[in-house]
Amino acid sequence: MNFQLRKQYILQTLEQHGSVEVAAVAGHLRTTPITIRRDLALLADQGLVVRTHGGAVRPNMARHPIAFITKATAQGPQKEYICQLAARHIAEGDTIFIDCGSTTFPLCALIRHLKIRVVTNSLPVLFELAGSAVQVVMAGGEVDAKRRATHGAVATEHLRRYAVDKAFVGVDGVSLRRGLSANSEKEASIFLAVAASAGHVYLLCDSSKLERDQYFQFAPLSAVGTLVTDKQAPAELLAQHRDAGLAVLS
Amino acid sequence: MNFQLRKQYILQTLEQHGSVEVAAVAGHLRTTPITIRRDLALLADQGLVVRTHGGAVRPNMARHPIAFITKATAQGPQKEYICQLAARHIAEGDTIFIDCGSTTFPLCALIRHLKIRVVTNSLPVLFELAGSAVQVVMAGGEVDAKRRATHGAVATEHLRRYAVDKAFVGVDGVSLRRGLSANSEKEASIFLAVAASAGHVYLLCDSSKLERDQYFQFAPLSAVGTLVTDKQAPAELLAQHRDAGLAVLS
DNA sequence: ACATAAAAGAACAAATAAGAACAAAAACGA
DNA sequence: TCGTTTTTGTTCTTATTTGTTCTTTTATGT
Repeated sequence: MNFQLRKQYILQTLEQHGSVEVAAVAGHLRTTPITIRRDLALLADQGLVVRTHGGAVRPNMARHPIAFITKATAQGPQKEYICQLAARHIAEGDTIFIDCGSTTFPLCALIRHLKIRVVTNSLPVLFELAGSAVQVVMAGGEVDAKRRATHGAVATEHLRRYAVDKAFVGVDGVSLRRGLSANSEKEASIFLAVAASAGHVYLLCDSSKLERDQYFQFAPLSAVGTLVTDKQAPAELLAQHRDAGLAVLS
Repeated sequence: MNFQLRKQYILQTLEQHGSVEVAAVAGHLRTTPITIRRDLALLADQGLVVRTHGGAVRPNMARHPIAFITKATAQGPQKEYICQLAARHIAEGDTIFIDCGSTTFPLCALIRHLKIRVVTNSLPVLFELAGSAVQVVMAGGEVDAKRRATHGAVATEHLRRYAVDKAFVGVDGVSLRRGLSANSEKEASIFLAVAASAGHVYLLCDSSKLERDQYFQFAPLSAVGTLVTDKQAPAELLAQHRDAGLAVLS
């Protein structure tokens, strides 16, 4: 019976009943009160529980993770797959950029344990990676609550100053002829700031976005180093991307 | 019995039970604990398991969201009171700075509905106010997971560029003779950056911190415009602060 | 407000596990 | 087959966790 398992039990009980008692937990887990108290102290340090005399209660403040979970999209599994491909290109010691958006977000789970530095403007990424092995650098600037990211002049200027080894970005649309496009100028300016000084740009893009233009076109295809997409992407199209000079993973 | 087979067994057991123990696996596979520990170390490197003492657990079991709530401290009610006093000085249209720390955090709940701009380096403040009526500006920079805030050269430089109307800051210690002090240079440099261009500095400080010096002294009392504290503060001491030129709320 | 019982905390001791360094065994290629 | 490389085991040291004892703090009833 180690700490992780006790923690599981405590948090689970807390979730169900709203409170736990030291003596009850100690009895149930066949250990002593001091051990449980130490556990609760640790969990309280992380804000996961609030100590009371004789036990602990659930933090009444709304748990914010709920607000920041990725919306389950139709392309959920594809995005996970794409991120798995991309994650293989991340090595210990790297400094990488992770874009905001649902396509790049699953990367977080795959790199939590790596000793790398992650630069991001995404609030969910920040939240997911804060407290992990990863050193997070947040781009400062105005917070766009809808996109859950920082944007604006300060953010782009801030990002321009970081020369990341690898940038993992998403877009709203890509096409061979018109390059990268987005629904918002904000996204575009973030991309341009990052891409300018990134060693290599990985475009994470599920197949539904291929050959689909959005209204704001902001960069040629050549700004991208590697296109990472899923198995549904037509082989012929991928070959054309390779001809255009991109590396392609799928 | 090679590594691949042990790995299969370990991951399978992990999938079924959520956790494994070194001794149990070693016994079952007729090998020694050190071998299993080496296996687990390898698997942990790949993020497939999370080590515990005596075994390992599934990664998703160990992963816990960092709850961005303030830990309930002994001075909880005092801090709420202090923030209520401070909130009366915030008017629609203001641009204010909110410091990281448990003293200033309760301010968020009191200003959610106001049309103001909040500049902050605090992650809890960011998450509390994201999506509210408030326009949030986050200071960019390295994320300090322990303090749940951004810090560092970039953050201070970023903050220096905002001229906020009012800055609401906390400190670890204040005294008449030695001024403001902190436990960390990080906190200090944030204060100095903000205070330099703030219209008015409100120091939120519960009475337990009055006349208590911390090791790093970083600013004179005159850097503060208004001291906001609680009812427990000795009247005589507050009078002395007034003599020193500060406005005092309690 | 005071007394009392329960719980928390500090300090120390014991048990258990992890890690380092080196030796032995097995696998592999020439 | 021999030498080399990789894997596994042994021994010893170090670190972590847990439990015990005692003191201090906190909650609750009178």
